[in-house]
Amino acid sequence: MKYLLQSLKIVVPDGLSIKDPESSDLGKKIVGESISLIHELGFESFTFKKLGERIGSNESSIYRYFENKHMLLLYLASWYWGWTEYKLVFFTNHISEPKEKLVKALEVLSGEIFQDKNFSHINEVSLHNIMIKEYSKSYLTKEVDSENKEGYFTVYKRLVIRLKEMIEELNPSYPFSLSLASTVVEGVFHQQFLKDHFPTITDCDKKLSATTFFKSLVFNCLNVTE
Amino acid sequence: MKYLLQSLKIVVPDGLSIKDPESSDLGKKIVGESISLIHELGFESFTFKKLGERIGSNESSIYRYFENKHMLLLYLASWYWGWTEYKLVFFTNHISEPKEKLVKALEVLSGEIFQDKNFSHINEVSLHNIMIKEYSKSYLTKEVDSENKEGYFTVYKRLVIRLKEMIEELNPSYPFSLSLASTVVEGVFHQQFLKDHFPTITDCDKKLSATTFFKSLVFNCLNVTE
DNA sequence: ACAAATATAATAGTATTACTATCATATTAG
DNA sequence: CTAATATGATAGTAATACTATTATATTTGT
Repeated sequence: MKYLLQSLKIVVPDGLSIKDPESSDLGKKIVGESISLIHELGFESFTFKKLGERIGSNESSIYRYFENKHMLLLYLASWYWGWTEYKLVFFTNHISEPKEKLVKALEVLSGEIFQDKNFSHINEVSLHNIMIKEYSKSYLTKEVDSENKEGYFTVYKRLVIRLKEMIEELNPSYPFSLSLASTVVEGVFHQQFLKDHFPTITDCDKKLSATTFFKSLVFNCLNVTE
Repeated sequence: MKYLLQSLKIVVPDGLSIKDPESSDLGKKIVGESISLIHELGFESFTFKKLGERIGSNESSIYRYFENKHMLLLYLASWYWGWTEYKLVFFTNHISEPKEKLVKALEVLSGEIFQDKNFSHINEVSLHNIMIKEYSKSYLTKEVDSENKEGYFTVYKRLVIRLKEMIEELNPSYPFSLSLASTVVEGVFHQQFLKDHFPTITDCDKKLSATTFFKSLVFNCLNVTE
């Protein structure tokens, strides 16, 4: 994306970080480098100690920003969904025709990811890659209900609901708009994962994109010709 | 399910366990009680030490059956998919009409789970519950490609392919049968999770089942009236 | 410019985890 | 009835996931 908006900040729910990482250089380095280190090691092997070594800083300093690595993952995920929501609104807001709007929405959600110059400390391409592999670990926990009450998943849920509204606008009589929306948002990650690791159980590859599949899926469900 | 088949054994890929847990009482206790303990504590907090205490046995004895808890999870998952595949074949094999066959398949995959008396040491209802929360953790790892090469996910992939074949039979010209099948298998777990934890982003609840949603989804995609 | 507040770094310490190794004892099989 | 095998008990290790304390920078307000 072009550098259009000078001072833009993705707002994440309160409580995910002890101290706002965007308020300091160290904070930005923690967030920026955690993405590349989680990508390298996988979330299980990623530790604050290793991150400290990587950024030439101390483990204890990182603990002043995030309670633990789970909270950091929740933060990264909320940032990602906030960023995706912003793209969704940015690229669909001007479109009034419901079908065209939904097409664009599905393209934003399932299309290729590009570096966004508005947020230079975050590599969105890497972040997207770790979301595919790690996002579900952020909610498949024993604490999901209490953390949901704290509002840690609001951005994600809001995005699903935005998609649901676009679905509803196109076909108000379709009775499963919420489930379709949540299936698409989650299914996009899943198909992208399968493409890279279990290619024998997906049709998505270089030729046939996830976008094509999900457009077809959604419009079939809504009885709208593509 | 009724106790129909006396000596039935779900076959899981070789290498998941060091020693076949079905070959001894201790092994069966490890598998049976691990399901209830993972359900209680969540996979992250579950340890072999705690399992040992629970079954009145020693940590070191459990290590003689499974290399670590990840391998145990892979074992449980393969068992679950093997059992699901067996139900799928059992309940659809006699049906020759493609649409009726696919309806039954979707009902088996997304319908309520009942205790299966053929396998008394395993509580399938609990196992299904831990699969919803923990299954994706078994493949969202750094080691997924090497473990896939070892064949640890064959049962899962085979089930998806079976569903794909039923989809194909009903509409051979549908170009995304594999992706649709994998989306359904994964989406079923996801919708069931949302129902319990994020009810605001799913339509599935007591009144409206996941089965209804996925039947509608699949038949819409295949242009078949329900 | 300087004191006070704040941020970061360095070090140490703890309970738990995820094992491995060894040896003892119980059970089963030939 | 001996030998093999399965299980149990205990100990030990490196790493993890922190907490606490103290020291040293850096920033801020006056």
